[in-house]
Amino acid sequence: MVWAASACLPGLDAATASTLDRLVPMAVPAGTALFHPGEEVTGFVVVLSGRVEVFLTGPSGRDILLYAVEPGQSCVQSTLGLLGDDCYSGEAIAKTDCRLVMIPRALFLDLMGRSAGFRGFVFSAFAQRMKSMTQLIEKVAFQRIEARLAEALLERSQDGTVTATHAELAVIIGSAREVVSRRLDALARRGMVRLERGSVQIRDADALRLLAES
Amino acid sequence: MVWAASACLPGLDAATASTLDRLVPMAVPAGTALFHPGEEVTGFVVVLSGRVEVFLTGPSGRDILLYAVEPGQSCVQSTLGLLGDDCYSGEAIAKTDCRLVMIPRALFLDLMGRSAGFRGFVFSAFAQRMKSMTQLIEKVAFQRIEARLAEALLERSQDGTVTATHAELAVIIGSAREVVSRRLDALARRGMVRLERGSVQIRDADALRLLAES
DNA sequence: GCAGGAGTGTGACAAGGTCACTGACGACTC
DNA sequence: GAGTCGTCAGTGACCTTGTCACACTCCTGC
Repeated sequence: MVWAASACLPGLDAATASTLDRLVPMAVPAGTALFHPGEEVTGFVVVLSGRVEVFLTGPSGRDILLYAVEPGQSCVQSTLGLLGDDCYSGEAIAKTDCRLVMIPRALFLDLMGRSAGFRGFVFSAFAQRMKSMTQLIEKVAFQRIEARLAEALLERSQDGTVTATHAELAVIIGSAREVVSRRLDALARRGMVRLERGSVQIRDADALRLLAES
Repeated sequence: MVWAASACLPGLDAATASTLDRLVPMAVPAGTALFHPGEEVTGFVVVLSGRVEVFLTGPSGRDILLYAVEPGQSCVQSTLGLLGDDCYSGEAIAKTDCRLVMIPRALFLDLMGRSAGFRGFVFSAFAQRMKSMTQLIEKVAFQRIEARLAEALLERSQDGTVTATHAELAVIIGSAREVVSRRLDALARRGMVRLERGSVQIRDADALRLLAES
């Protein structure tokens, strides 16, 4: 499937849209690391299709999922380098095959000056990330593991099944694999889920929802 | 002391600067709560003097310091409401007497379209916050309390003294008062600090620096 | 002097993170 | 088919951190 860049950014004026459509999207296979910590970034990146996940890695090697970038969203962190003097501190990995456009720095600044629609897009991208990061801080600082796990399971389930290893779930909620194993075991004992190698079947979504909120 | 708004925002063109200087700053006494969770925000707020601290409160009543806003910086969170449809999720409190300007929504959007300098200011404000929030996530998720405490002490010390109660330090590092008391006690036993009611004397800054990095 | 509040100390316990190790499953080679 | 290797999951021991309950010590204002 081929996306025009502008198709992902509704509300753009025609001139801006056609400028963006002249950019050549990149195809990126699943598993590719897009940025590494400390790397310099040279443009504003928009995801056209696929899913990019951005992780933070602790000194102990433990990871936590900072946020996911879906079609029409920007990998905002990559933009920080364009604006401040900061460098990238997360690691971005293509979770699925992706198509991206990179808007070079000069064009980005130019569009920011010329197009109110483009500004709106960039701003709401910032606002969205800011909000989700604030929520992440809230979760990590205050929520119990059980609640975060239940939430992650509900969020990632498709037809009642979550396809992920315990280690992957641990990264998503920012915990350790062993802890996830034990919690899942406890949930299974209470009949809320059924465990299989590499996946989790959800048996009682309502109970999980209750847990996620507490 | 009276600040012109534009004096805090270097690099502005003359027209923008004079527009901003026409805004009337607000004086806010120490201790005032500027925003509450869920409140709607109507403008872009810039701190001219003083210090505003933004907290997140957990369901258990525990607080954590999200970030501090110092002169020339913006309370970016307050802007999210202007851009997305989100409402405010933190609580902002004037730590000292403050002077603020609030740039109304319409003027803000107008300036964003007209002034590259203003855009630069807004963007670097975003970038700065984004970076500091990323670092906060890293700390909360991965760092030991001891390291966070050491860092907080070094950061807040003036002439080798930190004027803060254990409860205040706990909020700064996002932990519980009792934990801070015990850690401080351990540091005191090792000769790195000396404890007094309401303050901490730093005795061995180098050792603390070592702890903060580990 | 003493009542009350703020700041601090402490013990007991629960939750979560770390380490070391085991077993179970699947794919691949020989 | 047996052996090998890597990924995934389970488990016990132990440490750190968070929570709860309560006692103690200053300081301040009557």
